[in-house]
Amino acid sequence: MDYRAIEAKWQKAWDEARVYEVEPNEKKGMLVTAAFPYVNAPQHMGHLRTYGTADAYARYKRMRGMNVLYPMGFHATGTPIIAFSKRISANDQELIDELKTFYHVSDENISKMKDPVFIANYFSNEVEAGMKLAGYGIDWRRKLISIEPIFSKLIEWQFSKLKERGYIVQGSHPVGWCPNENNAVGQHDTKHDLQPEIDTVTAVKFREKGAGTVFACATYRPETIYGVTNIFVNDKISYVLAKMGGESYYLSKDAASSLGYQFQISIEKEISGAELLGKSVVNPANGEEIPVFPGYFVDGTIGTGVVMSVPSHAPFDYVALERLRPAGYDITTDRYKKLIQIDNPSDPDAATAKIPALFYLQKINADASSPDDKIDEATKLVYKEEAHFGKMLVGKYSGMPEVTARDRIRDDLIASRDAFNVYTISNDEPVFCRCGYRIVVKIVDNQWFINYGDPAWKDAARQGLSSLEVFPAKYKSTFEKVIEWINLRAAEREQGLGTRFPLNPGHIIESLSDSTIYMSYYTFIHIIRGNGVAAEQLKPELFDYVLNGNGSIKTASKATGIDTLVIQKCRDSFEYWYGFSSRHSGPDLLWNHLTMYLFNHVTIFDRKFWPSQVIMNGSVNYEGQKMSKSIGNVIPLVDALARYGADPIRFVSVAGAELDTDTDFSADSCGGVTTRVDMLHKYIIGLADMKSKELGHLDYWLYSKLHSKIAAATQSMDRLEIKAAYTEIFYSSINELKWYMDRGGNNEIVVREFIEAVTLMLSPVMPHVAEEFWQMLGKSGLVVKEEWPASNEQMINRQEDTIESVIMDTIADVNNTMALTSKIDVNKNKKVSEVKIIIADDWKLKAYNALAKSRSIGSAMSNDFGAGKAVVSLYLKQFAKNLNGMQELPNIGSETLQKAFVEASDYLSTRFGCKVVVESEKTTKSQRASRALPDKPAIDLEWK
RNA sequence: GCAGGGAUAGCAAAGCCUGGCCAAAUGCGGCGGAUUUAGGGUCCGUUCCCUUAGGGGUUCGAGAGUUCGAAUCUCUCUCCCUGCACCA
Repeated sequence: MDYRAIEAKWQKAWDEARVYEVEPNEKKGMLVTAAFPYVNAPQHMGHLRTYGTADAYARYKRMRGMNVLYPMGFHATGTPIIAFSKRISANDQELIDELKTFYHVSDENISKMKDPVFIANYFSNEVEAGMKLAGYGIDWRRKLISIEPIFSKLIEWQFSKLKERGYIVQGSHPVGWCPNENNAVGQHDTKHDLQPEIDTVTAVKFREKGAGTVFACATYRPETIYGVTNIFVNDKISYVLAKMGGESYYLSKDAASSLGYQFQISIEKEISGAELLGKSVVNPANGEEIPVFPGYFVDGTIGTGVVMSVPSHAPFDYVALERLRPAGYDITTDRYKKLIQIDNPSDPDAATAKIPALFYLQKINADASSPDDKIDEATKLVYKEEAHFGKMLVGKYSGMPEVTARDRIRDDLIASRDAFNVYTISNDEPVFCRCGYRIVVKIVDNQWFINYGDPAWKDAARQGLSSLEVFPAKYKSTFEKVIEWINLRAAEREQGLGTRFPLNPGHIIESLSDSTIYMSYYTFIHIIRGNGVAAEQLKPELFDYVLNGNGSIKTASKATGIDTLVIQKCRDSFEYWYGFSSRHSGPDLLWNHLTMYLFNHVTIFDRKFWPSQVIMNGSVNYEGQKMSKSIGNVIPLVDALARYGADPIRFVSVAGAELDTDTDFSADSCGGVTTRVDMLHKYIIGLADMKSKELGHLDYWLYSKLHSKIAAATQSMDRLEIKAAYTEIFYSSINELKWYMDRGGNNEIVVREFIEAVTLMLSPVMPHVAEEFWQMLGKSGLVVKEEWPASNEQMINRQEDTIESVIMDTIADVNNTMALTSKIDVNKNKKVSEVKIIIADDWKLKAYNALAKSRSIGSAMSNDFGAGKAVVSLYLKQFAKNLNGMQELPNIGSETLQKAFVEASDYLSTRFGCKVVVESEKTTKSQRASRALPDKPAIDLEWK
């Protein structure tokens, strides 16, 4: 099969027939959308999953009688493309090499990529071309890109609606920040793509005895303040005296500069850490006076550069004090206060430990001389155990679980102005911007948010969810959780491509917030373009009318200068398509995009236009591994298409695994598909040598398989169980056809009908191959325009199924028996010369079914089966072990079964390589005849 | 830490909701054989253990329970994965 040739051929045929350019008609409309791709790279195999699944589903629904629209757009807003262009401008060799060798981008185009808009256009064209090569049934007239002016008009309208409803609010919040480039940084802005994690720590104020200058100790565990024996500064680094919020602080020099992004700080003078030693400070919790000691482990770049020492519960503090003891910094261990009681059922010793820090150090065989990572391990262990099992022993919240007390004590300290919160980057390792500077936390003031925490809005979202079909269904509960959890979300950004934020035109609308209702645009954007409407004409009145039915056509027309007929067409189109919409994406987008999509829809649109379905699919692995640049196994889609052919790739990535699991793409899995396509191809060619004739058992069997297959596949497809559907449609069909032919089946009309139905069902996933087959089958139209086959229940014949499976089982039994008996000494040097197959008498079936029904040998025996009581009783006894497991068998008479075996005897004879004789239990002379069961003929082998 | 998902034969994966037709689909891989037989491809058989007539034994992360009967239901434990935001 020359995939490239048939792909080109049928893609051209589809284009010419404009089969995917759809308009409203008398059928029910359905809009299938997939999250539009971000165009900072060409697409790779991984993209295929979502777009391929959406395409297959769209094609399936079309065949099921719906008028389906599958449009596509491109996402280019936000910062990654900007970052990309900066790297090109900076002549980043790594990126340039990747583009050249991997994606085959020309030097000329690379040089143009200093311009971010060029990047967006270049890659959106690439992606579009790839999607066309993959054969997606997309209505390209409706293509949009999120940085074009008419897109912005919709987004501006959307934000005006959110503002009207009071969902746009202002506040301050912390962000990861590069002090060099002066902007917020996310994961893709950092070295090694680390996500800067922001955490809050409590800075507790220990005031210097006499002077009142503050040592602010940053801590995750304010509840341990009752056990502070001293505080630590690093005597090897620089500190400053600084004014902050009306008080004077000693802070490490580094901390003072990074905290400057969170607080107003003015530095008064620089001093060395050593100068701070010997001072004494007051513990705000209990008024105790404690000394300032040198702490070798204090990192000036973390927190405030000052830490409090709780040797009883913090292994680092314990170790530091042990090490300081010889230098004369001596605090006797009887002053170490145990603050938290641990009652860990699996470790009773923890409860009696006097100094938990020491206890856990010893538990992992560490002591004061151990390396830092060992002490770190002990620290984590203490934290974990105390959080799990700890109860407070001292202070106001004595008796309370440690974690609860922690929050109360922190709140109390803050209320009494003895502490304040500090944000910190909490990653295990320092996070650096791509420019090389270390990331700090900045508090951004007057930041605009979308308030997804609004209770009324959340309620509406819950209602939206209740009428939403979620596939796979298990994600519905996740969806509920996310609705609960989602809260304020920044709506604007300083940098990036996109739509200007109306309330602060110097900023850009945050790039996930501008992609929550754009799907509605697909329903009419081609009408706007087709009528030469300019972006400036897209006034709110237009969207009010088209999307909400508010106002009137006249006012909309007057405000925009657009013809009333055009506006009406837009409104009609929107109403037609948006009544049933299906959204495809990955489950990772549940936590942001999909939930924001739901929230925005329920507040902006009328209920009948709320989302109908959300479908989430897993990703694509390559040869068992996650695709990633670092492994170097990301395959550009265009390369893969050329190598394996579009349909095999589509099949593997879309139908190779169930929706919620990752598919594994490999040369082997593709090869498996292509060899089977070739087999089907051969069978179609073979039709020419067949003739139609009267139907026999085997023909009815194949029909039965076909119709139960159609029923099963249809049900699976309706549930988006694509793998299950295509295992039936593709793999099983081929096995059945093969079996049918091997068994001597050659009835043309049966095979033809079978293959026709299979071809139809194959077309959503392998549309090119299906078209080719359809043509070979002598059909004139396009298969994409055909209907999905219907299952005729009357053709599902359990009798024929059972007869055939009895034959299959018998073959396995004979093989097995031959193998076993060949080991018998008497059979050495002999061969099986004849296989006798003995069909059970009719009474055995009746007796079996009577027993299966009554589950009691006694009551079954009360019937007269026309055989001697003793014989019947002996026969039924063999089932006694498993009475409850018995299932009634279909009513197949001995004669019918015998006839089927006789018809099969030529085939059986070639399988076994010897003569095959079929006899009935009544007339045979075989000693083994009594072993015959209704669904298991007796076997008698003759060795010669 | 918080929240969610998972553990099935060499690997991947279905089955679990609705217990019995489950030694457990399917696909890869392995092994043996065939094909005028280098390899590859294709085809046939086999792939938990035992078995001198189609049989038996032990399995579905571990343990306990419910039931005539558990991969499937309940409880406990162990281990793994994902997400935790302003970022596409």
